Amino acid sequence: MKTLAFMTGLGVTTVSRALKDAPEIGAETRRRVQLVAKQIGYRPNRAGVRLRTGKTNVISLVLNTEHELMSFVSDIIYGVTEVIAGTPYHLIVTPYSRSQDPLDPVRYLVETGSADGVIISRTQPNDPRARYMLEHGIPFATHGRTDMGLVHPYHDFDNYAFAGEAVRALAGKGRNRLALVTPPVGLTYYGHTVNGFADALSDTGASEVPFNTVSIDQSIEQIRMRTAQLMRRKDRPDGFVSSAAAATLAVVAGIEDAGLKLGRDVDVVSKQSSELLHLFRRELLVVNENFRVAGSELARAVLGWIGGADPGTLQSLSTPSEVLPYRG
Amino acid sequence: MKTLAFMTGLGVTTVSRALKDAPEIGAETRRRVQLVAKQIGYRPNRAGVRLRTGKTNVISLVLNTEHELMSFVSDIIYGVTEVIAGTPYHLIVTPYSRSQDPLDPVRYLVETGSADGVIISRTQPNDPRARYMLEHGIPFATHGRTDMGLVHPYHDFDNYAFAGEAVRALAGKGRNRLALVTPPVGLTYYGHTVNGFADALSDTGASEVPFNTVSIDQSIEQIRMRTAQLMRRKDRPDGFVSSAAAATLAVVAGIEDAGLKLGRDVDVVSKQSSELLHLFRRELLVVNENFRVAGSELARAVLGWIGGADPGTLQSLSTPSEVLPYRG
DNA sequence: TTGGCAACCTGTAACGTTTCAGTATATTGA
DNA sequence: TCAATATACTGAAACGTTACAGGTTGCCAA
Repeated sequence: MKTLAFMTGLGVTTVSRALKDAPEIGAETRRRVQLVAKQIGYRPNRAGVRLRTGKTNVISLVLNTEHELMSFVSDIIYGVTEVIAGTPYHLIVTPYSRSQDPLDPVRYLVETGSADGVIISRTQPNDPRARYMLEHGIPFATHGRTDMGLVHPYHDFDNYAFAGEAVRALAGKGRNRLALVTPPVGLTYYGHTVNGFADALSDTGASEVPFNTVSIDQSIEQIRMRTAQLMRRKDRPDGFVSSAAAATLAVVAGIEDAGLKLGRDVDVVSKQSSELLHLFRRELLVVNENFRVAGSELARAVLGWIGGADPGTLQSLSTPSEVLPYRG
Repeated sequence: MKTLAFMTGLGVTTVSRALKDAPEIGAETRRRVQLVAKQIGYRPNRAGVRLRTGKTNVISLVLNTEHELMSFVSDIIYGVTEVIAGTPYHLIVTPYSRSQDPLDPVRYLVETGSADGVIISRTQPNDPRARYMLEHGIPFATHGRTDMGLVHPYHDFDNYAFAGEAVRALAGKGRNRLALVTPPVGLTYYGHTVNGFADALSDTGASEVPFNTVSIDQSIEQIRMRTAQLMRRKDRPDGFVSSAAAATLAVVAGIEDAGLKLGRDVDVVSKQSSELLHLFRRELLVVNENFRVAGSELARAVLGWIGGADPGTLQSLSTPSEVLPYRG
């Protein structure tokens, strides 16, 4: 910037103001400075700005490096980068592991002022991280809703609707003894899913086959084994609703371990985030959840809050696609 | 730090030096300063350090947000974060898309001095990005090797060995008309894979069924269709070697579209980065590639170079597992 | 006694930016 | 004509850190 000041014959203050379109700079001067800046490829020094203003131009995505389903994470990252490309923002990935308090990374970010905005996932109904960030006034968005009576930006997939549609699709195929492979217990969307499932059961008159011990963050082997066990009982379900593609692979394996056939003895409706399940078994019924869109929405929400928008207007819910059968 | 200076009754300079174990500081003073620093939870201000020293404490992972296979990316990220946890480094993700010159993001990072080290993937034999970074003296590591006669840190999976082992495994099952689903043309490991495949064909006396138009970065539908076409010809292959799990799903679908059966009419050896293929079809033969390890190795390499190690010593090659059949 | 030297500590400046509190010049109103 | 005011610009200070170039003190040898 000193170079710019020298080249234009102005003071650094004037240059600084001219570059950010301050009102008290003459129109011609402004244009001249901006032209020269473009010419020599001036880029504001991030450290200088950050030191002076406290603005980091950084968004942090806080991830659990053990639980998070893999494909899901890269999609979110891509979605976020799509939105922040063309802004001065950088994306930093802040990890935490099972052994740590999930609040740790958030506290670190806030205490060191390392980010202007934060995105968290694995959101809980009563989420200490959201509460903490609200208290400390740092803009954030959650992937998934909370339920604390506090308002903040979020993006969520409508898992209540998903579970409901899934049950109705199964009922439509004459299935009426249904089991649910739930999201991780404790996360908000566990509740949404379970409620959607239960309400649709009432509507359709189908009944639930308890399968409570199984959730999608268990290991493939676990899920497979428990499914096989369940399917060998005489009161076995004739339909499954699965909240994640990886779990669905395990469920199907378990079904087949028990000597049963998908589409004949049992139907399975599953969420998926990439179009792979139909390659796996054509008989599967799928609902698509687009995590790239989620990433974009979350980024937009945080940037919006940073930009001064009302947090209450930065909430979005993504509606599930229909339940889709295979189409060759 | 000013606070620390006040509390200890020392000058800021002394505090600064005491904290970084400079030799001209008395042992007791050093301990005293460090104790107080711990007590009040002092954290160096990144902007201050960066402005003064130019050190960003940032590693940038440069990603193609269109090509990169999804699951692969999150594994690498997790691997990287594992290594930089416990260092002062932050990981930033720098994206670029198909439309851009892959050199763009690298040039940006270097010109703005936004990172102390860079990790790139989709490495080419003659890679302008590696050349550029060498010229500009910024530490980096490549996922995959180059072939320019220039020495730099890398981590690579031994795809020559993979393709060779795959061919030998197929030959061992009596398969002798083999097709290869190649890596993306132009990347270094394309050549490694093709050579490993060709050399092992010679060794075993098997022959190649040309399938050159198909590589793993094509769409699922494309691969599936071309595979089905190929399998309907009378000179069809009886074995496939596939460089990626997603492509393998498509290949198997194509095989079945043509009315053939895996394990009877044809065998397929595939790389995979998570243990899912055997849930898909038990008849598949798999070789595991661990991208989390790749991420860790890459991070270690960059940090090593930043730390002054000889780039030539920061190269690693990961040996493929055996070719594994399904074991219930 | 004194000069030299080691051990330990310190003030100031600088990194690049923005903000505060101006200054100089031109313009306006009476 | 003169004061008041608007317009266009500017220097200095500050953000937190480190490096440079010292400054004191105490000890030892001559």
